Amino acid sequence: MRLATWNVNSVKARLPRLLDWLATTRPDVLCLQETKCAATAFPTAEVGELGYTVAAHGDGRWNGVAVLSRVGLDDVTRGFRDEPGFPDPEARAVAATCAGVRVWSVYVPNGRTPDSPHFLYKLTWLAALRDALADDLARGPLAVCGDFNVAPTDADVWDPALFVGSTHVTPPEREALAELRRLGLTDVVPTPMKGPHPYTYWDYRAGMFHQNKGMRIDLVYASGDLAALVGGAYVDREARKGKGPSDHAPIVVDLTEGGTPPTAPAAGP
DNA sequence: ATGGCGCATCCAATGCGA
Repeated sequence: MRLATWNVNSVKARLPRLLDWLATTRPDVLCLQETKCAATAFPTAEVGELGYTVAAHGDGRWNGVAVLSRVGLDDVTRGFRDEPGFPDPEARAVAATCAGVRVWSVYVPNGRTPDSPHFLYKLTWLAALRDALADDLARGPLAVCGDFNVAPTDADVWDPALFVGSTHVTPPEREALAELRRLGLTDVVPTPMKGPHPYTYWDYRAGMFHQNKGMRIDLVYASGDLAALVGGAYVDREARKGKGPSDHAPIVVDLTEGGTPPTAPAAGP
């Protein structure tokens, strides 16, 4: 199975690039974040022509997540039990079972600044997500994919000194990720296609991408049984190039079938 | 080459992103 995740920063604005990418990369399952459209406005027919069915969760202007699959899409859930809101729950999580794998697409709240109420919302949301995942993990192989808005380590930001006092790098945020890993989830770290750091996000401004000043904030957390099947994973930074990209690049994870360990790990397209 | 914010919205000034 080829599993991927991508914060597209508006699925409508990104539709031509999304369709090209789907046709080229052919993931079996794709998690999307920041679709920025209502579920009813999702371009279901367009991706359907490429063989994908859609589970979309959207509330309009902001947020919005989806799971696209061409290997089945069962038991779709939007949001989760006791999901916090700001103040009302937002469209930040959708899950579906695809070919026996429980797949979550999540868009973790940004947090804005550490002294903002939105920061507490972020931590509360992550804690509630952990509880919801604990229930799902008992049922079989699971992958949580998405924009976590947390850089797990200092190596995951281009200049740690500049991030002191900012969100995405604070101990409480990193502890919230550690709590997810303590459930038995493994951080599937992708191979960068260039440079030593598997960054997944580069700000649009000031030439950050071409200077490779990025952050690794999009993550794939896989249950142990699933993580053992990972044959390769990479950041598709090609998708960040050119005219009209998202500010995030997709992560692509290849899983071997049938429970046999990978023999020749390979990264890249 | 990888190129210097972009997206959505009561349409234009603002909220949001990290």
